Amino acid sequence: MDDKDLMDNRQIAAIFHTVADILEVGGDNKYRIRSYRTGADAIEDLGVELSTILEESGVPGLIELPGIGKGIAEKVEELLTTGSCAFVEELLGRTPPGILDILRLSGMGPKKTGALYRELGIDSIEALEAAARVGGLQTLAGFGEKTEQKILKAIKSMKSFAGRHRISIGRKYAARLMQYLQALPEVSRVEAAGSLRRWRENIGDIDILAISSGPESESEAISEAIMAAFVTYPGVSDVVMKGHTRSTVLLENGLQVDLRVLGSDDFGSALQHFTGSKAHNVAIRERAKRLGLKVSEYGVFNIKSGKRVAGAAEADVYEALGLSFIAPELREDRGEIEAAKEGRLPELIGPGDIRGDLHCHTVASDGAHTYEQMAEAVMALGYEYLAITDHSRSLGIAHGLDSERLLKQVEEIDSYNEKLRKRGKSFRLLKGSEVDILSDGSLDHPDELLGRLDIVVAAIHSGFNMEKAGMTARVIKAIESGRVNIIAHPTGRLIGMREPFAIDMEAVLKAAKEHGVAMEVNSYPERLDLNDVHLRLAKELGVKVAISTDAHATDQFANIEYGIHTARRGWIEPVDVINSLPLEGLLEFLGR
DNA sequence: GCCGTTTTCGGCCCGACTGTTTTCAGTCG
Repeated sequence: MDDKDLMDNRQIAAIFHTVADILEVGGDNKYRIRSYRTGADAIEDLGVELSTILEESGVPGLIELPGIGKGIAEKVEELLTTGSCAFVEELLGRTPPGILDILRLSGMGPKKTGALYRELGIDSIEALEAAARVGGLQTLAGFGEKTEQKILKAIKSMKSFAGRHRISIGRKYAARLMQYLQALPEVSRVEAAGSLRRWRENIGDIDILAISSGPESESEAISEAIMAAFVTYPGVSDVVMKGHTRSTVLLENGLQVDLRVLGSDDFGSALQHFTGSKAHNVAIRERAKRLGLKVSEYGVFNIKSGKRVAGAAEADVYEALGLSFIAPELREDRGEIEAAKEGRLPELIGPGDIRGDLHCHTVASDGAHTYEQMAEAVMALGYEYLAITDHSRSLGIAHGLDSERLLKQVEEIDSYNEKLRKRGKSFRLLKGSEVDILSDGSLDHPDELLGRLDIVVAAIHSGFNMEKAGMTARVIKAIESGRVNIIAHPTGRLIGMREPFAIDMEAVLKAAKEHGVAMEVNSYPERLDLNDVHLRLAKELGVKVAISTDAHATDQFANIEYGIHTARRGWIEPVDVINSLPLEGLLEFLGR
């Protein structure tokens, strides 16, 4: 069977999400719906293609996956072998697609969406808007004037703002708002929670937790004061809802912000609850229930006695459930609870473990600063080394270096290092290149020149539209060249702007393992490439990774935090990361 | 539809807020 004709995991997951949506509007069993959603999420989080698993281990192999049982496994098999699935086709056949658009409107759930369709025949956003404009929805039970206005507002909001935001945008807006809240006398502490704290690559909204100060007896008045300040924050364009402990606003750029206010006694359980993910919390609470406990944002309680057994500190919540502390980046229900139970959680990589950066650019190609300036910037960060890796000749748009210019740079860096040495500095600038992998898999610099460098980073910057098998072979050829140390931004994606190119990541990772080549985590917030799922697979296969910034200016070295937290989401430990090695160890890995 | 240190059958997280409701259903996170 030809690989390129098979559905990939993302397509299959999307189908099961749609199945869940349709069943929900149809009023199906909510646990059956949940199973489809859980299964779809599990498939999205899978590093290995379902087609590979099916080929190697058949349907029983699929059933072994968490969240996948007999029902979903058989549908996956049908989708992969025939390209469609009778059950799915039947559901799609009796559901106008516009209904699913209505379901996605803020404030619209399956019940209301279903009622609109069954009672009024409304099956598209356009029909809904037209009916709401003339008061045509109020004939339905449960639909009043306010509901109608809310629907019109949701449609307007959907039209102007689409989807999720990159995490860097979220962090910027969150920082300002948190500063504003922290300055309030009623607030003793502010924390970012939700997907921001878990460092997801994009976020749906900003979740902020504020701990109120002052006596318990006045907590309600204090909360109200905080909420009043929150909804009048200068950047707020709309108040979605406002209560004592929870309020939601929209900022002018469409970003939604949820604020929760609690007392300091509840801090740990509140932070745990609002950090999520939802799937993690559901799994945590199911475990608690089996242990005779109940977990909410107000603490961990013994169900029988009603006594509170934990809640002030986040670690206590996990401890009460017999679990070691789970880092926020791991809380996605991807096996972290099981690992915490068995004491085999990873010792995650952290900012203090990074000793150098292995990918950056200077004015020689498309950077903004000289190699001296770049070196000084990372010395200020306490790094021990930095690799200068300007582009190669073929990347004309970035003023890529030909052999002659690279050779000249090599000599300059040699003398720069010599100067440092004489000044008694142990810092070392590494001579490198970000060499293009050309369409045929060959490298854009001659072999002997690459051999003179300390480090070779190879990347694809052209021909993104190759089919999967060709692209995979192209990258593997570079890995097998014996000249390459790191594959940079291995899927080429730009989050929200350019899809990753088609590539068999498992095959690439296996080749990287075999040839001692590391895979990059590119720290640009728009890239984060490899992503968390691929990194987890890399770790399982024993592939080393390099967490690099690809900095084009001195201030971009700070982006390393995005790479580090993405690596943490991929369960990466210091031992997996080549730029956590001291210089000697790194040079040994590089074969120099 | 999935799952198992209470279970292969009988469960499946927990609470806040809103609107249209006289006591709660629907939605959200």
